[in-house]
Amino acid sequence: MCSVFEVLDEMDSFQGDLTDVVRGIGGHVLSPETSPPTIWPLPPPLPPSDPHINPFGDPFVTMTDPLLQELNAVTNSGFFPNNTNVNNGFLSHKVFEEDHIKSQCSIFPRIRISHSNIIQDSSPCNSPAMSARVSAAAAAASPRGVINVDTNSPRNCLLVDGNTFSSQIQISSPRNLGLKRRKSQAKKVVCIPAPAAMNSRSSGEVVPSDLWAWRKYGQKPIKGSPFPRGYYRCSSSKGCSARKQVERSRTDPNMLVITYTSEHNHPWPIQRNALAGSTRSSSSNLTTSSKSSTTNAIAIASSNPMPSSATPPPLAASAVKDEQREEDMEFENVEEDDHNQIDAYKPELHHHRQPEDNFFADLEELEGNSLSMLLSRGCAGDREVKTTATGGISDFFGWSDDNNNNNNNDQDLRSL
DNA sequence: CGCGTTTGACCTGCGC
DNA sequence: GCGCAGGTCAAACGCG
Repeated sequence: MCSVFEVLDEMDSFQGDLTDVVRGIGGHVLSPETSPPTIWPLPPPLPPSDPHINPFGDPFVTMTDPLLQELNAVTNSGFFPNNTNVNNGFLSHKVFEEDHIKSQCSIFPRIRISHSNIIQDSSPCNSPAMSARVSAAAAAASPRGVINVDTNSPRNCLLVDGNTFSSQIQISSPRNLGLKRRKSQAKKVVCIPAPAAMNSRSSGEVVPSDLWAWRKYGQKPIKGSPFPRGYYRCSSSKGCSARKQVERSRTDPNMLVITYTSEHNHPWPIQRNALAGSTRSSSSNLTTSSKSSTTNAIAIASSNPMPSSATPPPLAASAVKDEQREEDMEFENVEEDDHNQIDAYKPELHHHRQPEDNFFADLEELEGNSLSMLLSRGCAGDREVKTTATGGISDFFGWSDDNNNNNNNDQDLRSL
């Protein structure tokens, strides 16, 4: 399976980022250059609509995560007995998140939360749904603002105010932020399970859909990888510089690595099909042949960088990573801004919903369904889990793995 | 006709 | 400076 490290390794732009990763121990997050260990509590929630929260459009900084809350409820209610294997290996989500290096969040100069998806592990830590969702929201989910790493746990479970997650908190030193990158560009990396081959393009590549319309402008074979990398740019709005790269993980072909670069200069498309005809195949047959990268499918809650005016939908993708411009990694500035950034990084909880986005309210509803999907399909060795949720994870990404899901999928679309 | 993908050529950053 | 590899461009073509 695709690990954080593997993903990072695949991304040239991240090289060297993990050289000084350490793990938090005993409730402390360790910085390799700080001894004794530095305690880095999560900052309190940000006030809503702060334009400085999210200059790179990181959807996760301000994201409300209803699914996580549901997960918390699920775990707290003992939904998964300790001996219940809810991991069938399908939902192998790896999540990692990286703070904005300088501009806003240097209180956590580099933080990644990864989740090991350990098949056959019965620990609730390894609920796939948990793995899927806890990452970006883990910090935000802690009302007390503290993430503890329980090193007594066999899995180094992450404790977020009593909820246990199979996680690793990995902090890389800001001292090594000046590592060379191919491009000095903000990036987000999403690692998601690849859809079934039946939905693949003729080229064999499969591209999950999100709310944005993407137009492919190139494809290149990547050295060392049997899979080509597709290059997409946003076609939702002319002049939008947002791009994404889609490739299969060379180490785990079942995983897709999507790298988002640059940012959208326009709001989220209100209508999914705002650009009519942007995707022929999907418009003609959304459910049976999701060949397209664009427009029609259910949002995966793209992690695209986006303008602060735009509110991201909730995240369904499984792994996210931010990258910041290398020139932003100058330490004087970082330290100078630290106290401001403490205030800047205030994960936002449910109390804030952008009123203009009824659309996202719908998406949250969808996310609720997605939880059920995760539980019923991804976790489904457990057949006791009944659900009326629509479709499965493939549908959620705009893929369809069987016709039975098609109607439900269409239903979701209509509801949007 | 408008939008998409495909694909070879070209450009550019990076390592040696 | 050179070569390699990744990223982008743009012409050609397909589809509805």
